[in-house]
Amino acid sequence: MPTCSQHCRHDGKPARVEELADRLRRSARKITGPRQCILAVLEQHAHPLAIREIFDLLPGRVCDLATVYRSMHLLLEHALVRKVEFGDGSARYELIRSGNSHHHHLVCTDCREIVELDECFPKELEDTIARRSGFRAVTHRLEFFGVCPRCAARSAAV
Amino acid sequence: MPTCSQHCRHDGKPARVEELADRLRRSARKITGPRQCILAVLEQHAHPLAIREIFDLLPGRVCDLATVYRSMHLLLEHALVRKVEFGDGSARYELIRSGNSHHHHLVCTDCREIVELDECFPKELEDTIARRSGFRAVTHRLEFFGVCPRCAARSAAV
DNA sequence: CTATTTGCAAATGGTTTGCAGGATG
DNA sequence: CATCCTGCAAACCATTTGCAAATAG
Repeated sequence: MPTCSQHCRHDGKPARVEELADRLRRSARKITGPRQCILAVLEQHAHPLAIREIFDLLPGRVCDLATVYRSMHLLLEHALVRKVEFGDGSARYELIRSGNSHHHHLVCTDCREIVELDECFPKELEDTIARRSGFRAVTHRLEFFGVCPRCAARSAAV
Repeated sequence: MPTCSQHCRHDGKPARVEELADRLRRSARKITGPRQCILAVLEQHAHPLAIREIFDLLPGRVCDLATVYRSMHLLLEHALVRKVEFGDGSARYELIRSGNSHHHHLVCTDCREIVELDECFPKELEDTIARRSGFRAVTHRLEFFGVCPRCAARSAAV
């Protein structure tokens, strides 16, 4: 079974791999090659990636597609990744980096380019919604869509 | 082929059916029984419905499931319905009623109850996002999730 | 050693589609 | 009667799962 170090060149410390190792050890789960590789791929990409993209970015034939799916569930359970959906049929996952709190995305409906945003739905408004509705533990899912400058220029030129 | 009036009891005027008829006539498409029935089902329900739910709510054996899918595409193209996704694997559709502008939903993660909300993402903030990113035609997809009072009470009682 | 993981292939569930027959304008 | 629509069954695609073999601790 190929291991991460066998395939991946880590520029710096694979910080999240240590984090994962810690959490896994505590729950009697194992630190395997595929899991480390997947985490490494996520570390190298700032934007959310689809399972298929992660799989294609894995070096060599590290593991099966099913293993990527299973690993993402594991990472999700252990709160190491966040899942986002842009309504195009496949879920995307991004690493939760330290200090990388809750944020949203702006997606180009044409070329699918993704821009990270700082702006968020106002906390006070969310509190108001919770109060009025009586719902507990209210969270939100918010994504923006539009046409990026490049695609706008291209379609204007036609 | 069963028609709408054969099966559906309309309380008032099927306002949207007229709207649909107009738009269809203009594009040389046909006003069929299944389409009228589907629209009638949507009129009778305030909340977004999944394709399967719409199908099950249709009176008798009006049409095939595939026809419901095809009809929803048609209604979507003609801007008579809005599509929303709550991340549970199936898209939902709701009728765009006159004066029923853009709005969002609060979904109970436990029982899936849906509450319509008036609160929306501040227009100014969206404008700021568009300006800073240079994106055109910026829109957003926003949904809230939480635990409804009933489910909260039930889980507290356990 | 033993429980957890993995590959493989098959199953699943929502959605789409090809095609021949049926209905609408 | 030409065109659009529908039923049916098969295809699709993302995702999940059963099971026996492989592996981490």
